[in-house]
Amino acid sequence: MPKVTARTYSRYSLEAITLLGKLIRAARKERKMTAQEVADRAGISRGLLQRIEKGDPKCELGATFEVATIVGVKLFDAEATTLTKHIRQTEDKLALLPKSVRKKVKVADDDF
Amino acid sequence: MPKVTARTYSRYSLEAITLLGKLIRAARKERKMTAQEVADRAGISRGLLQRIEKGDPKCELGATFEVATIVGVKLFDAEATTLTKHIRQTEDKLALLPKSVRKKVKVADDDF
DNA sequence: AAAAAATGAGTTATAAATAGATCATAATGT
DNA sequence: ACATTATGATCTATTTATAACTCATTTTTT
Repeated sequence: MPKVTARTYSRYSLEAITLLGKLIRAARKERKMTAQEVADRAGISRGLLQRIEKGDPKCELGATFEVATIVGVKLFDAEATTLTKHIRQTEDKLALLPKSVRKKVKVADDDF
Repeated sequence: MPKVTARTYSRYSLEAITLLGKLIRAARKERKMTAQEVADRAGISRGLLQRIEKGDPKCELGATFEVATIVGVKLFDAEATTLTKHIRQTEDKLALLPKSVRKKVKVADDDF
């Protein structure tokens, strides 16, 4: 017996994935693109595209985002350049926490 | 020779994935959760969480969304119930196209 | 109405991701 | 300063997704 671990997903996650798949499919149809066309442009098989549109959680994150991009579904409704800014901002935000988020600050250590 | 196909990703896709990873990491830090904690709750290995936060495109879509949900990063900033509505709406929208989206409409078909 | 194209579904071989170790280093707590 | 815990990185066995078929059905085109 192979040992089936079976992964579980929260309702929200599954719904989000399902919605993403449906949005992709709707966008593809609107642009009158065939499944094969999109699959080719994304560099994936038609079968995988089917699973992505169906909302299968076990797909590559990259393949899914790539397809979404191709048919015009923006995950963060922003240009790539804008995304870069967001990334930087997030990095900065992240840089503030690391050095111990001090549960109980006593005095002003050495900041500023 | 194994035959390396190597998948390619658009700049936007990669940036979106990177941003998502950083948002997840920032959210996890803010909530003072350890990588192991989040990994356990998501039912994945710590190593996979590392890759997700790093923005590796070759991760399971489901695992990534699950982690995002756990640390509080909403992909569609909406409740699960709201998502269901969106899904229905998208389905309806999709139901309109299927039957041939008529490339060259001659007369007013049946829209409003 | 017939022909052509697209889709949905299922199968299999193969490539790849994942879990689960281990270890070094860094961060945190006491 | 020391002990503890978290993290980053790398390795291997195994599970798993993926590409590439095939075929039935549906949709579209002519």
